[in-house]
Amino acid sequence: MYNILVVDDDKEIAGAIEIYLKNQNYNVFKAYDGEEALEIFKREEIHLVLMDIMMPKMDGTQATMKIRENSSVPILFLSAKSEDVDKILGLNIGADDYITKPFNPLELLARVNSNLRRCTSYSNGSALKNDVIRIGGVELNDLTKEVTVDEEPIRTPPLEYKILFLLMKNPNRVFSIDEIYEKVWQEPAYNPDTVTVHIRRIREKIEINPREPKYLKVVWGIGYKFEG
Amino acid sequence: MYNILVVDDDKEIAGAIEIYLKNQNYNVFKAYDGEEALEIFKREEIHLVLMDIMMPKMDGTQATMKIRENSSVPILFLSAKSEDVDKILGLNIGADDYITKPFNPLELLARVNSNLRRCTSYSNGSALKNDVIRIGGVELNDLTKEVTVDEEPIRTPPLEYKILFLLMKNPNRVFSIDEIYEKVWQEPAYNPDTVTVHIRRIREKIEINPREPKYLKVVWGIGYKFEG
DNA sequence: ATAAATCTTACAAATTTCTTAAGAAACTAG
DNA sequence: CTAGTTTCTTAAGAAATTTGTAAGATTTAT
Repeated sequence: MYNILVVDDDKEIAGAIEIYLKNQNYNVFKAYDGEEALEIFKREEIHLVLMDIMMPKMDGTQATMKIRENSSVPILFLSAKSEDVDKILGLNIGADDYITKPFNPLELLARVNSNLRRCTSYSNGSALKNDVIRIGGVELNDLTKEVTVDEEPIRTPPLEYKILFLLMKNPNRVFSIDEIYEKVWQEPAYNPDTVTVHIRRIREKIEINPREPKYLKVVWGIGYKFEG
Repeated sequence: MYNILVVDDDKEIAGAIEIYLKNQNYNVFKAYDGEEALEIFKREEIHLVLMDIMMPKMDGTQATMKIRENSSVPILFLSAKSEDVDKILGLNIGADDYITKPFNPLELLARVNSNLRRCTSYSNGSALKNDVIRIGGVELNDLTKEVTVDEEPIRTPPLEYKILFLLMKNPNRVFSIDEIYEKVWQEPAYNPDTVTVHIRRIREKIEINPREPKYLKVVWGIGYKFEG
């Protein structure tokens, strides 16, 4: 979940942008001038800034320079003036992109996505949050296929991994044995014992006491669930 | 001095862009379709790509995807179609920016500058930081294609290098054998043994004990990853 | 108490990866 | 162009890991 800071003195526009972004599951913070923007920026962990140029108190270019003093967060400019001079000015003070008003919501979203992606997916090293599921002490990373229990890595063969992934991705939802078989083996359920044994093996690895599971619980007569 | 690859089947436009860029002291390579672009991209050290969407043979989106398989070079799209669908498509396949034709030369230059600056602002003169990957004692320099282990240079033939590059550029991410084959050989996976043997050879060079790899680890039933 | 469901264990089978080596192909230098 | 070197592919047996099965033990619901 990304946090986006929208800076615009026109509350109507800011509100509209907020709606578009929230629809796409972004978290939105709003500021109505540059000073307010800086305050929020200090306080919150902002992943991207949408910045209007014309504003009272401190305008967009000033605010951008301030932010740039100690952050390389992507900053996208918004402006009613569509002159190219502005564009170049904007891009040279450390802005990452530029959108002219009136803008098309789809284009706005596309540029936001693009700039966010650039700063995350190509930055090698840490996995994106989307690929990591953590429930209690159990953490599953779908990029590295690594599972840790209380920060200790455990070995998870393909089938065990797939079962764990299925259950952890839908915490608390109960899956019948047949359902697990079909989803993991990708063929009609055949031998329920197989699933049972795998469940046992997973428990051996993630539970302190496999006989009294804390995470991977049975729901009698129905199936299994990962409790979280 | 930056190398910019201009891909456009309209020679007039490509020529015009070339003039603008050369005026700004950029080095320009021109390609007239996607395939040609890929060839040049492989051969030369390209710092930024200006890519037309509509082209014969291989279009811009296809070429972009190919390039994205093993490079995060900035790619800016050019297009005569100003429909938003195109924009989003472009930005979601790994493009960094989008310019609609007819474009204003100044805007083009501004966007080129902006995208270059973002990716190279830490350049120290010789090798750009982006081109050097270091994980543990293993350092890979993509400019010189040199690899050192604990500061000792090792020999890395083309395929070994490409595999190592792929894995080191995405540390911890697991790649299946087929995936490695497709990305490195650029053709559908054929003989998995080939990959296996190359992995063995790389291990022989970078690992103290190839039988208990510290870096290049297997994830049973899934694939290989470079741990870092 | 009884039947049904789940758990546990151990071992055999299947799969995946490792290692080695030999010949083919590609490249380099003379 | 040729000889020599390096790199790549293929193959096959060995080693390691994972998966399936089955049988008996235990737990739960009625």
